[in-house]
Amino acid sequence: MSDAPVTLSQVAREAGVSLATASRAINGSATRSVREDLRERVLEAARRLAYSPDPSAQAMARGRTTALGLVVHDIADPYFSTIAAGVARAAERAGLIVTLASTEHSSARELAFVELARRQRSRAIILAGGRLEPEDGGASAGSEAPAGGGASAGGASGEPGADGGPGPGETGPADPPVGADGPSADGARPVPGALEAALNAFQEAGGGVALVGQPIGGLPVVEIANADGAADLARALHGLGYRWFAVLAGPDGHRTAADRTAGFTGALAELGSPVAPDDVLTCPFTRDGGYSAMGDLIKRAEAGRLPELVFAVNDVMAVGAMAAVRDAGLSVPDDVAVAGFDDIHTLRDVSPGLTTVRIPLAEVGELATELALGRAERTRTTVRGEVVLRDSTPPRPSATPADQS
Amino acid sequence: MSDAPVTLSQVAREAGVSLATASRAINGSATRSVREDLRERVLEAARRLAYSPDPSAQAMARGRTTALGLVVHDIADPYFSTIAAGVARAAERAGLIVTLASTEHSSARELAFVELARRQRSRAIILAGGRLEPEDGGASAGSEAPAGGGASAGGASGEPGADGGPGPGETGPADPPVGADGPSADGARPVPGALEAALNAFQEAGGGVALVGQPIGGLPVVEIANADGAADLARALHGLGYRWFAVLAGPDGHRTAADRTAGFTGALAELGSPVAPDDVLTCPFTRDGGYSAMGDLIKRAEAGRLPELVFAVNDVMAVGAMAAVRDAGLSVPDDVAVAGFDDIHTLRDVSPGLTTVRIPLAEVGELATELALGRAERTRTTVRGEVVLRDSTPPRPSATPADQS
DNA sequence: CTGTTAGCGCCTTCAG
DNA sequence: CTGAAGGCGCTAACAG
Repeated sequence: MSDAPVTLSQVAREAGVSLATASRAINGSATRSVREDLRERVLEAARRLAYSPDPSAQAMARGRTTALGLVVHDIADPYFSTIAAGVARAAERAGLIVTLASTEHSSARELAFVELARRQRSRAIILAGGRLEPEDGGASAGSEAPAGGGASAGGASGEPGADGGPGPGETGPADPPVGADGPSADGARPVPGALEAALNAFQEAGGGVALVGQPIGGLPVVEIANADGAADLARALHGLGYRWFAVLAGPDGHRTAADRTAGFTGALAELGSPVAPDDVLTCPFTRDGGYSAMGDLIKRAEAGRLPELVFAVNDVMAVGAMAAVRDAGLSVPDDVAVAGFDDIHTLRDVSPGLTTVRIPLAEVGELATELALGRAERTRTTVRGEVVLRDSTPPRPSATPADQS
Repeated sequence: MSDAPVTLSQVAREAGVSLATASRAINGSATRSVREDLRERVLEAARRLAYSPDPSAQAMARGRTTALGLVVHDIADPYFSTIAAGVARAAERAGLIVTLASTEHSSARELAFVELARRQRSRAIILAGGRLEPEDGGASAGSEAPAGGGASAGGASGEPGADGGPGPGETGPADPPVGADGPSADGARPVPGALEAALNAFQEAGGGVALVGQPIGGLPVVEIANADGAADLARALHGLGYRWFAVLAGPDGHRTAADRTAGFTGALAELGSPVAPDDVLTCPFTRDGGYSAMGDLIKRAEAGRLPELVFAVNDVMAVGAMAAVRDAGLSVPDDVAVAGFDDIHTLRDVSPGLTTVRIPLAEVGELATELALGRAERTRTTVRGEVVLRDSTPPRPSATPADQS
């Protein structure tokens, strides 16, 4: 029962052929075929011995792994875990092993993982996560202007070394080597552009790359139509009769947040219901961020009135905002309507149902995988969301009948 | 900029030492030291060249990878993604790369991944997920009775070859070999006990194993005190004055579900408020399962009355149940109180707040990692939950004052 | 303490 | 079309 790993040469011997032939029979070598009966014999022997190739050995011989790197900001976040599910599915289909990295929002870790992937010669890498502006100027518009500012360099430099000491256990002593827990973790100061450089290097080394969210340089990307989705949402809401909006806009420099905010306010401006600058609140991209920003809004409103509708740039924030409303003894949607973005599946049943923009996150993950593997036609795809109206934004009684699709 | 991977020998040359010395200096070999100045020189050279070891090569040479396999039922499920976050954190601390497998509930895939991990010589593997009874009899009680059944042969045999054609891109042609997308995917009929056997084989081959949830055989496990947690919950609820309970009990044969159900009903029986068999409803372990079971309950109750409180064996089901209540035009908690289990973070803000049993899922993931790495004292840990009372289960007016802690 | 020498398992030119 | 011979980058006995 405790069988030592079966090697290819064993299979070869068992089949009565040479190692080379066995190899060719099993992986269908590029430089053509093996006689049918031999191939049969080999396959049969492989099956009998329950042979399965050693990925490491293959990787060494071929100079390329069978691994697909997936790096996300936080795998516990439903946004990312849904994307991960899509990636996992597509990767399995492609016969790849996915290696997961959850950076916990540290751009230093993110960089380290990209470099690790290169070193490890991963087949491809997928980077999902809200790039911060300072990373690089290369938006879709003018690719100049590094867009200075943006003091928040992120958690950065995260725990240099981190050592990870041997620990009490009886695991082998030789554990984390010098630079183990993050290759060149030392040189990992979040230099602007470092990530792009690392990604380019990875690509030049023959790896596939796909970004999810916003582009970096000219790298392949599955873009999410954040601005368009938010604009659609704004129009729908306007159509329901809302006229006074506030936006919980996420942190400065967060591109996804900024795009959603811009799309929303832009569309409203066009409709003649511009959002006042004061009604655009900066806050963390999290549940707590939504909660506290909404709290501020309510506090501020104690003198006057509350906006009719608050748009939080993601569902998790929106749910936090709804909690703040409740905690203040007010009601959604009676005192204030709330809308979000993403349509996180786990939040489908919050009450009242949250109006939002549905992004097919799992598909996004699958798409990104195809892209990274070079199996897609284009090198750039945009996924457009779909407005989903629910009870958190009922039609306003005073609504002028308008389009509502 | 497009630097080909730096090898150890380059570092050695740069530092003016032999390959072996460089290796020793960098990984701190078991058979002790290197002179301080030489080590310095090597490290310095490594840094200058931005060297970082090739995991595949190391794996080959050492006969052991630096990979930690994590297999979950569905990474999109918040329960698993939270555990995954803990695993990711602990793994990084230990300098390990985590390879993720989302089985989408196919036990054939689960088995295939365990075998892959063995073949790949992963350092350790963590299996999270509700084992189904039929897997094996080896609970804590009698370890006999293979408990046959288990017809679902799963997707199995998945697309032999899968070819994955060269594709348009410039990715290498040689792609998934014959048995690539799942080692011995052929022999993967969900034979009862096969998983345990595979796990044992993996362990005997020197890999670390940790289960999350329920034990299999005598393998290391982080158990979750499902029965105790549910019993605590039952007592707390009873203390609040509830007397008539129903349970959305999950599917037959699902151990986690069964344990929670048993703990809950057992405690109530002791308290003199036994749950009637009719009030224990079998249903899928999902949101929709909770929704439809609650729907049944409501339908059935149209003649008579509804139970005072419905306990769904996990939060996601509970949320589905709440949705069903709302959709029936009823209210939680006015018409019926609802409680869940897990305390999924993303659901913290549902309204009314859901009473539940908090399981520190991320910690569970970290613990499992320690365990799998042999860094824990014991080989078996139990994580106990904590009852969290929220608005979905307010005290009953007619309550007899009782303990409530 | 350091350097030399074999491989780990597999793929891939080279001959045959 | 098949077999024999190198080598991928690194570690782990062996000498020196």
